[in-house]
Amino acid sequence: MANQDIHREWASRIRGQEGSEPLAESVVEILDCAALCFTETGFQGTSIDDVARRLGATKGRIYHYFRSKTDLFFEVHREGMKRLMGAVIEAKSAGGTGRETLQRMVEAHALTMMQNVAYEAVVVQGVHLHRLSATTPEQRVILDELMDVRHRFEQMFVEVFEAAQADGSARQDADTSLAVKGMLGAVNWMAIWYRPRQDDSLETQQAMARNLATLQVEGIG
Amino acid sequence: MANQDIHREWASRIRGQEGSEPLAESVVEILDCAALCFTETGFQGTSIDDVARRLGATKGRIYHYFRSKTDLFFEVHREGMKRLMGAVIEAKSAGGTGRETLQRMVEAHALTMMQNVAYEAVVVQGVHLHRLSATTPEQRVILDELMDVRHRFEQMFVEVFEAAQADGSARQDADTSLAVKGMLGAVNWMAIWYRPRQDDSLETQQAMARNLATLQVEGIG
DNA sequence: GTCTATAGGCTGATAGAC
DNA sequence: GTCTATCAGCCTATAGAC
Repeated sequence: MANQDIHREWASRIRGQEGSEPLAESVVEILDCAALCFTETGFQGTSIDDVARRLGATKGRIYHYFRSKTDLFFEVHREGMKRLMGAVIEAKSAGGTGRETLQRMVEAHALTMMQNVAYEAVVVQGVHLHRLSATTPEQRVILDELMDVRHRFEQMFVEVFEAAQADGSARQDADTSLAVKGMLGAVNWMAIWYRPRQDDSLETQQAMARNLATLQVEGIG
Repeated sequence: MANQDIHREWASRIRGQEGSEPLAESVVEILDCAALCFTETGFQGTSIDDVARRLGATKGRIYHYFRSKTDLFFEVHREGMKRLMGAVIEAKSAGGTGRETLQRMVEAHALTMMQNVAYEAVVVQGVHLHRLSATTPEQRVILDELMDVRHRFEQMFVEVFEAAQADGSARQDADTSLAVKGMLGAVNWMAIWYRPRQDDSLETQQAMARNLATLQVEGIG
């Protein structure tokens, strides 16, 4: 079962244990097309036939790998979160003052958003996951898990912010939760306006990520 | 025709000319219910029957006032933008340095988001308006108009930012467009996480808006 | 102005051939 | 593993009674 493989891989990745088998090529192809469709027309606006058409196939292929449209959406979301988590965890582990670490995390977050717009736009949509009215018990388990990762993702930023307050590199009077929601909002919003251009080199993207992160951490003054 | 009335009122409001007739009570009732439904379950996820049920009526009533579901969505979006525009234009007109003005605008934006979550969540969804594949020529006109307001809204912030750079109250090296997209993202994101609570007094909301605006303008250091 | 009834189209999911 | 065929349900929009 493809779902379970992905689940296992992702779960171990979060725990910091690498070394799970990569996704099968056929699954990745489907996920890529699904991510694009969901990004362009939303969950309810995308039909399985749309995804199949983009894939150059029919829905038989998709239903062979995914039990339902909801499951498909979940897997795209999961993959998007995996990439975000991986990038931010790495940025967090490099050391420096709390504020420096926070800036690196925001920058990594922003760069990952740009390099995976389709997947991350689905993650942003997924904020409204309750909308999907996940009904089956299995889906509810996956849903709870996804919400949990979202929460832990945000919490990582809060912790580092508090560390920054403790080491004197961030203002003491700030509401850390609100500040983090603001920063993450500024970055997540990229999923809505940013679309890669032909002339977007890696350097361009890195520069944008750095600029945005600096503005969020240092302000405009 | 209700649509046209609303259109006229809104258009004159944007031009700064008040004094158009207020919306009919029956229309407001429908818009309120529609805003809640669209916010909770999205455009495609909301059926006209859902809105009617919330309204305590049947869809006959809704189709009497709105030609289509898309038109209904447009009107909610329009009303949401009207409220945002009104608040930010007022904040912009008060004077002070560019940076002070900008902070007041962000604060007003944030407060309006909190006080009209349902409408503003629809506005945020509307960023993907092309998804609705507005087909009729009339709808395309409305769509173009809405996109235009969005653009002018953002442009107001860019102008004030540049004024702040000119009067020395903002850093010269900042990419104004990116900075504004960041700030607006931080505030727009409220539509996703903020939901009013019982104990949310006006003072509480104002304090949150002020905190968020300060963090966005001054940074965390 | 609001309701009921219904037409007509699309979509998620399944069954079974190859 | 992939495709074709198909069903059953839901949803937009309209027509016409009251």
